Amino acid sequence: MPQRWKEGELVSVLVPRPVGGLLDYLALSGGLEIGQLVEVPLGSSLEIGVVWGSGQGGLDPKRLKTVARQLDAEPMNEPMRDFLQQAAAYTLTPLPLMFRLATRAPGIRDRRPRKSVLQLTSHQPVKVTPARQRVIDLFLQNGGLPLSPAEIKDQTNVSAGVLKTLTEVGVLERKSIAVDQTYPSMDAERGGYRLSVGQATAADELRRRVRTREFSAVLLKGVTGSGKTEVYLEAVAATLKAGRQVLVMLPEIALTAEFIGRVSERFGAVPGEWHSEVTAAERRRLWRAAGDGKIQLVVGARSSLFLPFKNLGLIVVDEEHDSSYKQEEGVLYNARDMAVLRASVSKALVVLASATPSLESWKNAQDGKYSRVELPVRVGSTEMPEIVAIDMRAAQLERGRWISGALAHAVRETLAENRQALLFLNRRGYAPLTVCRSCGLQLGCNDCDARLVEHRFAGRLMCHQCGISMQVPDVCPNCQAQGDFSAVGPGIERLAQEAVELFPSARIEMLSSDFSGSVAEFRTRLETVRSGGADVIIGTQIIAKGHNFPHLGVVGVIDADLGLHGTDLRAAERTFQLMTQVAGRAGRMGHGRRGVAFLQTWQPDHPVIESIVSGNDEDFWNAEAAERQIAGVPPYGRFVAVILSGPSSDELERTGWTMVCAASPLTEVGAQIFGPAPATVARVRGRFRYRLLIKAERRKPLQRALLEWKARINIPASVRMVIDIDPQSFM
DNA sequence: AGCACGCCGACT
DNA sequence: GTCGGCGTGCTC
Repeated sequence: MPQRWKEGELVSVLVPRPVGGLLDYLALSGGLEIGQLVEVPLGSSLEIGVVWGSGQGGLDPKRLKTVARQLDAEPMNEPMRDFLQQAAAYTLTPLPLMFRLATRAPGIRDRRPRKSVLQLTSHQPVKVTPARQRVIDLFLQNGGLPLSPAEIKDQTNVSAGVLKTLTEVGVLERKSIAVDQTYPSMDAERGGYRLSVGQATAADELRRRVRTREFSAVLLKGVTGSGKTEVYLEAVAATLKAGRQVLVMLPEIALTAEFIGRVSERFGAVPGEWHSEVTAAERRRLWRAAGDGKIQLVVGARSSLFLPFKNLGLIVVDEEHDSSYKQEEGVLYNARDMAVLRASVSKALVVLASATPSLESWKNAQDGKYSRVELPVRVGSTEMPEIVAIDMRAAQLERGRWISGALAHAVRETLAENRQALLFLNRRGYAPLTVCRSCGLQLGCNDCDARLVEHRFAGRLMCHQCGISMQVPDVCPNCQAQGDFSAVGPGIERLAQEAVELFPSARIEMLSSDFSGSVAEFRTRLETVRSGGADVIIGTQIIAKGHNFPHLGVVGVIDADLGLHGTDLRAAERTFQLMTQVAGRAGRMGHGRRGVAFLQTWQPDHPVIESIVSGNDEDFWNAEAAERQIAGVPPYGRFVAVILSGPSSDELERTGWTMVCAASPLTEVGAQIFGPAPATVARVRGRFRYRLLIKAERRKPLQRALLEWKARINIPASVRMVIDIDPQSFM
């Protein structure tokens, strides 16, 4: 295929609109090259586009339009084009929507901002006056670098006339330079951390792979505190030395601050940061710099995968098991899988790091698709915490109490030794359920199929599905009883209340995603808590995600069974991961004694609880893998969910059945179809949801069949359909 | 996805 | 008589 087109030749342009997609245009004067970002007339407006190849032809020549202009941006390179194409094919997303993700940065249609500056030439002036001399001296002092007219006038107190003359006689020349500040350069040669023998071996393995400049994937498995970060920072250093770019992905924005601090310390410069909280100006600058190859290291959320890196050599997916890597709205993709894809098209190394890998990655490592690099022990003198199950059947707690005597005792002991205690409960708010004592009504959201959660500190009821909140009603909406509501079950607010009673002299802090302040305020608060500004920390899963609490002696998991009784296929895996991560937060007690993690459970002999307590995680993965293999479910089979949503539940069900009837392409490749059935959360924001589940043994034939099926069905205008390849939840 | 065109209710 | 509601249909 040609890579360049002359004026008047037909090119096909990809635009970020779901209908249309590739459209033919005439090349403009000056020609076009493949990957060139352009602006094209589309309908009544101008739209961004990328030159994708030769025009297909076949359209009435009278209707052809000419490309409006080239954008002032680096052309999209081949790896990036391949990535978008393959990601679109994998997720069954129309390519234009994928392209849209890649152009979601502010100001990319604008010119790179520039400013006019003056620079000294080698010519000597005709006549040196004092004012002229001052100007020349300033340039010499400045090492001959360009200066803006305003700066010169400011520093030398000369008039604009002097500068004008100097420019006319050729002593100075006018230049235009980019306004955007360049990113500080990372010093890859700077001394790294002192690594343990195990870490050094792991780092060597990663460095070796970086140097091959070939694609490879590594599962970096290391227990909490084993120094995974130090190890992969060595791979980062090697990549920087090789002159290639690095992307480090983190699952949670709140983790970036701490990580950026570590990077700055290691490489002497602040890396680029990419996530929803970054300002528009900064995103614009970073997007450009990624494409120009002028930024070496980016730390970002999942959307950073769509940055136009010029020469990507390494992607790190930290906490790779984290469910927030799955994008659940709009284009549905798993950033962990897409990172592997992006690395493969870029001939780069991808490192998936976790203490508790996803079963998918664990299996890929077992199958030899990924290499496995392990860090089995903690660095320094800290051992892994002891993990103890507390049998709640024996604890005999009174109603409305959630902290067992054994746990309370351990917390007191920890406090006495000036260490911190962490109580973990994965439930925001005061109580998950509010019922009317007179008629038994459970307060629920009007627009969603969800219960209202009381947030007592805020004095409101909240729907955790749509976020709507309301005043606690005075009377029951069903039986009109006066204020006879009862809170059922614990949330962290209620737990905090109990903790205040049990540990009256302790400073108690709550950390959850309900925190009302800004991200920056949350960081400050977290930092205060981390450095010892609280004795008892009460938190939801936000604290399980990679935050380090150096003063932590004891961890108490209030309800270790919470995730177990779900019907979800990943319930066991999630519980195992979360419990192991939370337990791993425990550092050590006073006098160098091991830290302890307590799991309060009603089923201490449940295999998941047993494998967490025994600390033998391979047992868990082997058992879980065997079970899923027998059931033929992921990662040993493929699931695809089809979600239909719309205002009429009847119409959704009808549409669902029509789709089932047209499913012969799927059954021909051996896939099974379940449903249609109302989704677990059957109503969100007033819209009903139905789902179909497709189960197949292998992915490749299924993908083709899905496309054929999709082309065959007609969806009513009021029904929205999304296809979720590898859904996280299956109900 | 946008954006225009188009065909029916409450206002100057 | 018009302003504007959002239904459907097209975009090289």
